[in-house]
Amino acid sequence: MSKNGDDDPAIRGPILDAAARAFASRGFDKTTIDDIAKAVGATKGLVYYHFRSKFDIFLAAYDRGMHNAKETVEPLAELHGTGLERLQRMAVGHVVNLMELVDYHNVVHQGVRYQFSESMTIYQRDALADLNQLRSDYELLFRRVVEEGIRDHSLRDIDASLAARVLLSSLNAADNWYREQENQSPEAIQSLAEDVVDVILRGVVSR
Amino acid sequence: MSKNGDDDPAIRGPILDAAARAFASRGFDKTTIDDIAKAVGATKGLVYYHFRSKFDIFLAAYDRGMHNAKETVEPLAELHGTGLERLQRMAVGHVVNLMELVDYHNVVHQGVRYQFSESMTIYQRDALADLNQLRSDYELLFRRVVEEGIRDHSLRDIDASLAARVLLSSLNAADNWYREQENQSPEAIQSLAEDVVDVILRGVVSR
DNA sequence: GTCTATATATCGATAGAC
DNA sequence: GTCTATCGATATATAGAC
Repeated sequence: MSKNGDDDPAIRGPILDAAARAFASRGFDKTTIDDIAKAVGATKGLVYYHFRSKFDIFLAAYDRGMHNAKETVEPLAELHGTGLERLQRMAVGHVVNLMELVDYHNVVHQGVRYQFSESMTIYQRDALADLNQLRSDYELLFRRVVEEGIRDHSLRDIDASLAARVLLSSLNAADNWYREQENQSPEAIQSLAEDVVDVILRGVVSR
Repeated sequence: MSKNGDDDPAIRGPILDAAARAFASRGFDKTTIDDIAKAVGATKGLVYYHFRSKFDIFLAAYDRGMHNAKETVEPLAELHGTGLERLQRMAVGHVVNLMELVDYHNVVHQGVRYQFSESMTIYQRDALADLNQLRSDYELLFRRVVEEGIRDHSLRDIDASLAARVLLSSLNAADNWYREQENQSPEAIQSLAEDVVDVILRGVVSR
């Protein structure tokens, strides 16, 4: 995927950040390599020295967003407690992670919908397939915990597959309305995430 | 917006359907005019005779999706019953409408995120602004009913603005996982929509 | 009305200077 | 390593034949 596997992350990092931000706000297709280069105060040449192609940059951002979410949430699925308690921790972790890395999560979102095409190299096809698989496993994680919650009666007896699908897509919808605020403290993010998860898990109906 | 305001909808209709379908599956940027033309068994010439530009087709699809949703849901907001009862009817109506016109709703979704640019004509800018305004009003409709539901205690005492935002974006997320099935009966759609709304309004937590 | 050229612009990617 | 210059492919939009 990368042109220089042993390359300096000190330069690849900023390029990736700029690219993720541009992809998130303008979309992959409307983002030009010149946009990305300009955002890091350089020209095309720099970008193409560190990445093979525009799509490779996209894949690198998808990869970073996906692994970050996985590493945050996976441990939370294994902890103690009822299905509800674990689901709640996972959901909050997911939303916090999403808000901290909105741009990267937005790229993940685009990546899932990205269609395979003839113009992709074998390595790009494989990388995209691997990332989509990672993403599938991630969704499965939530469904398994939903099923356990139904079994231990901490969750209602509803269709687990439908519930998991609605749940995760509802959480992800946050990347459509959440916009990074300046000086947003980790505490503020945590608090907002908890409120969102509360609305989604408990619903809006009074009891 | 249209090249021929008094034009035959018998030909504009199929072009618009094909375009919405293509926009929804490949995205606006990756869709070419040739794709659209091919989908209706014709060539570019036909498309450009009936629409001024690719973006005008997009706006026409956005317009149709938006007005359709508005006409379906607006009356439901005015009916009798508690806030919850009305919100429920609105939500089901919205999701049914979304499932019946997934492609057009997907275009609406893209339209909201579409950025104004220099290359747009004045008419295009105005049309996009108007549609975005319509979309804002539509969201406001849901928030108003949520507020009424909180006042009459049919809904929990939560932050109305956050709840409305989470609610509507959760409903809309359906267009990411819902794929049209062949021979999907209106009854099946209605039933699926009710299940989705139930999960979102009542949550997954057992009581 | 619909089609077949074709003009024009944009952008991803590469080559080569420094 | 980073920049400038440029090639080549793609796709919007138009002009003109039928």
